[in-house]
Amino acid sequence: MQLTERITIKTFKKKELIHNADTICTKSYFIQKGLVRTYFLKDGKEVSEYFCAESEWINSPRSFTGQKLDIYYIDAIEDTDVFCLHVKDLVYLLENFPEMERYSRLSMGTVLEHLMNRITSLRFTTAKEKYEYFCNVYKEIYGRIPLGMVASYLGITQETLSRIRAKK
Amino acid sequence: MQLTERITIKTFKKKELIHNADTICTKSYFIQKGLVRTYFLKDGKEVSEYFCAESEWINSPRSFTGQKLDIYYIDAIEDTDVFCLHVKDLVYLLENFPEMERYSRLSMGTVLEHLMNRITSLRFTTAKEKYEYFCNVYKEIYGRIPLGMVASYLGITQETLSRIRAKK
DNA sequence: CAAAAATTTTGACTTATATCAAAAAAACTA
DNA sequence: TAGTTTTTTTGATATAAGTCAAAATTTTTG
Repeated sequence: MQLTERITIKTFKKKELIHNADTICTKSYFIQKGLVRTYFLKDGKEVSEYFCAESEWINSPRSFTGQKLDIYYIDAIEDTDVFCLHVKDLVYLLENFPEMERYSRLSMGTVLEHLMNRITSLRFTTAKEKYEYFCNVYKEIYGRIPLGMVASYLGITQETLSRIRAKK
Repeated sequence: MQLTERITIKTFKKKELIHNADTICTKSYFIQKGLVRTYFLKDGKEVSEYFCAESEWINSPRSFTGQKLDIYYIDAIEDTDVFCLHVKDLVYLLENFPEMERYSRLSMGTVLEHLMNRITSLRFTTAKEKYEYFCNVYKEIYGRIPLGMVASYLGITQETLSRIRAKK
């Protein structure tokens, strides 16, 4: 199997949906250029869950892994070019290349560590510290993300975030 | 290799340390009877990170996986009996039984899901809702955990938690 | 079982952040 | 580039939760 043959290229315009929560996520996207986020709806409002930029993989984790529906949408914050890998092809890789299984397990470890840090940040920090933590983790891209999206990611209001930023 | 030969049994008294943060975590513990928690120190105070009861595995995740130091201690909340699996023996299993690699990857998926839910809970809920979420997730054991530990797990103060509980 | 230690509750007060509303600024678009 | 839409900032007020202190209760231990 030629991996490159299985990979397709797509482009999305700013604000365009890459994945819709009313479908099962069958593809994982490698961002070649641009910026995307996952979000879900809470009380009719969009809550940002995660941001990804160049050279990162993104999908709707539980939907992609379990091939079931989940709440997350993925959209483009900027015009974005991606490579798409279909879940079937990933499964093929996992089944035929043992080192893929290991790679997959290890990269989950990285994600796990990221989530643990985020939990600590959410539990014990003020809004200001949350913002600083965010700038640190997403330092390459935080200037490219609209304020309201950052606020909902951090679980604080847009107004509070605006005030924090004003004091710098 | 006989797995049972590699497993040792240990017992810990209430409040006894199972794992000390100043050592590398070389064992994973399967709780046969009892209740344990991981915690770390913040400003000299213990902050509970995680609770585990009967039939669950516990270790200091980053320390065990990466064989490096990490901040977490593990202690017994009640008198506890455990089975110990040494990291060497786990590595042996992972290397010799491909299905172990898969099992490991899949159970990480479960942990990941748990962490995602916890993040959502931390971001958007009041102290009361956090407590209710906790009672739900830990319904088997929440009565056995001292209030102060629950509060630090939730990232709220003991006084607030006490007041919430009073209103029931 | 009594004394000591640890844990939980209650009270008074403070503070960080949310909420609601409107103005200002920036980004699109016809 | 003027007008419209979206995003960000600012202001006034409300509220959930924190802090500090002490009392009450529960658990442990000699």
